[in-house]
Amino acid sequence: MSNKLTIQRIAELADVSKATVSRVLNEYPHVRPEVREKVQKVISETGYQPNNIARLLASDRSSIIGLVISASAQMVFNDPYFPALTEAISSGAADNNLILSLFVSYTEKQGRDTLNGILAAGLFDGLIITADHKGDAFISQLQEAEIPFVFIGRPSEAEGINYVDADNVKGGYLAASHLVDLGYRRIGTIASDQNTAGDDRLAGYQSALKERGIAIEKGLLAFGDYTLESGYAAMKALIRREPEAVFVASDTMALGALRALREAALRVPEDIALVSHDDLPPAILADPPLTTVQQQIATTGQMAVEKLAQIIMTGKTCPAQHIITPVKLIVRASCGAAQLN
Amino acid sequence: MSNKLTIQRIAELADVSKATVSRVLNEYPHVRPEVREKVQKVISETGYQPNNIARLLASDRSSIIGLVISASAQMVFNDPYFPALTEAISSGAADNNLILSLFVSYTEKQGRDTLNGILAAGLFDGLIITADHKGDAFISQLQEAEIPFVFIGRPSEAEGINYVDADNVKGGYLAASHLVDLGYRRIGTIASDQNTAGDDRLAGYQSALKERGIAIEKGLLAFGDYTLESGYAAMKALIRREPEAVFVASDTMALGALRALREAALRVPEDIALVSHDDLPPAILADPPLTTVQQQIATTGQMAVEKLAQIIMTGKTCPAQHIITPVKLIVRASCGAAQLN
DNA sequence: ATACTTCTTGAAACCGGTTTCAATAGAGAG
DNA sequence: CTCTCTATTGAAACCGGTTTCAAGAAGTAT
Repeated sequence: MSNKLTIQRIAELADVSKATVSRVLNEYPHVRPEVREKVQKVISETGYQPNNIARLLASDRSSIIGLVISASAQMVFNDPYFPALTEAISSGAADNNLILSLFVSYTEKQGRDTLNGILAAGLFDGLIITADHKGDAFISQLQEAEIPFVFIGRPSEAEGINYVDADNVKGGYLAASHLVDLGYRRIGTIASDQNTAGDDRLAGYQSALKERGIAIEKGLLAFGDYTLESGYAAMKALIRREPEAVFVASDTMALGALRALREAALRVPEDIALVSHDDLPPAILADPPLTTVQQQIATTGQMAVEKLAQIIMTGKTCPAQHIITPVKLIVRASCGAAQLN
Repeated sequence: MSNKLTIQRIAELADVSKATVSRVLNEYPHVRPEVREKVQKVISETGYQPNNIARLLASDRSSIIGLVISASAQMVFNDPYFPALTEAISSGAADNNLILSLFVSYTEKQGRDTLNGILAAGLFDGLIITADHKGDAFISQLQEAEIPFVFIGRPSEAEGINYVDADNVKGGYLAASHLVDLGYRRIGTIASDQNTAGDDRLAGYQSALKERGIAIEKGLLAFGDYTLESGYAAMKALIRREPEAVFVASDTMALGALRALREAALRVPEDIALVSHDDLPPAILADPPLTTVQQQIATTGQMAVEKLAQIIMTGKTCPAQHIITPVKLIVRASCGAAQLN
């Protein structure tokens, strides 16, 4: 109890120098096997754990990464997306022996301030950035600080930036194609221009319709901001144009849309078919269960951590990489596929 | 760019010693006002930020706290409780100039391992612990490590332990009393014995019934584990005993209960009234919107951080404190109050 | 046997702060 | 005017590691 375990103490016990103990700890070569063993024996007998702080000060490496979430309180609270992502990153960090610190900010300005603080602290080996907006405001700051970072969700200026993102274009494409295949022609969408995910899903939807020779009607396009309320409002607006089917760019907005349809006494899928995006837990619990495009949030989080770990290890010499995680259509009741069989 | 800003550099620029700069930085007394000002001027002109790591090594303080969440994947993913709490703690940490690190583990054993790693790292000034189980397994470990810690949710062995918890007994009491007041007599409950919150809510429910002279029927008591599925199963079992009303110990289980009732073609509140607990976002979105006991998760999180910050600052000399946050009944449609007016 | 490498190892410098301790200066007391 | 006491300050030790550098040992080629 009295004698704190330091590298010095271990060195004395093993009858070698601090330097040698350090070499053993860090698995450096040029230590005779028998010496290495002797030191390791002392270490395991004493249960010695090197002091991370001292190690960090000397080596300029903390093994701590930061996760910066910049999104409206609405999103952080009410949408399972960020919780699921956070959880995935947390587990990815643990797998990579990294400590994860969490920063949540509700506005872009607040996010920049947070980032300033983080960068000034100089504590972090790298950062994972995710936002419900396009996130570009952060990039110059990050680049100046020369800190390794990975975005989750493509920022709109993605040149030379590492990011991990779902294949959103394909997501929109799959959803719209599915509706076309089911025979619907007046296919609307509730999109979002808040972030590139929304842009991409919309683009995918449009390309699917074009490919099938279906004209794109301006009136069948409405926008939301990923909140349930915005989905509700957007669907209310769309109802007047009498679409046969709607692709909603997120499950949460789809829940809002369902509410609007219920109020209008329209049945899903009999009167209007719905396909949404994300496949978060509420999708399967909705009434009717939502046909939706599944994105692999857990994979996305894991890959972001791994990419970041890699950049940290190798130094940022490697060229920026864009990692796209696959999506897949999950057919449930809301699209009417069951009826048509 | 070339000359890194260190305390040494600032000392040179201000023509004082490192020690004096350090005193200014830490707001120690015994620095002449004009010297203090001179140093501060240099600091603000250069934008100098002290290196946290070095500071930590020297002062044995990191300003980093850890949040340890030990709960089933089910809970972490599907229940908004932990996300809301995490978010509150994150913001509380920011307010107190603390950096928050996040650790999620899914089983009690995993939680202990995580804790071991955390304690070995010696990086953290304090910990906040929360679990969907009783959490006692962690306590001896924490006490041995002599690290400041605060529980969120009372552990069952709470002697001498700092914790913050909602007034769960009162929550159960309010819910049951409300149902009694509305004229119901066969009042069931879906409780949980997974953690003390469940125990307390059940106790509150029972005391309310006793107080009103209503016999407690064993058959009207079912248990769940806070998941939607368990609420569904529990309600299926209860239906056979034909309760007039049910107090469900969490919103998420209430959603499952609603599903069971819908399948059984029982209307809420006409055939069975429901009151739940927590007032998380899904409560108001449910159909019908849930009458529920609101607990102040944000306050709970904030207070936990503040208490922890206080322990860290003062040293753990102060006696353990039990902080109970208030709860309040939110009346919506599921209890049938509207009908009876 | 000698000179030249290569492998091991320890001493000491270093990372960038905080804190102790002693020295100095200035204020107040006698 | 001298003596004490206190406020202010800087020098140096320290926190616990990593890393550089030089030296000694061992191995190899000539």
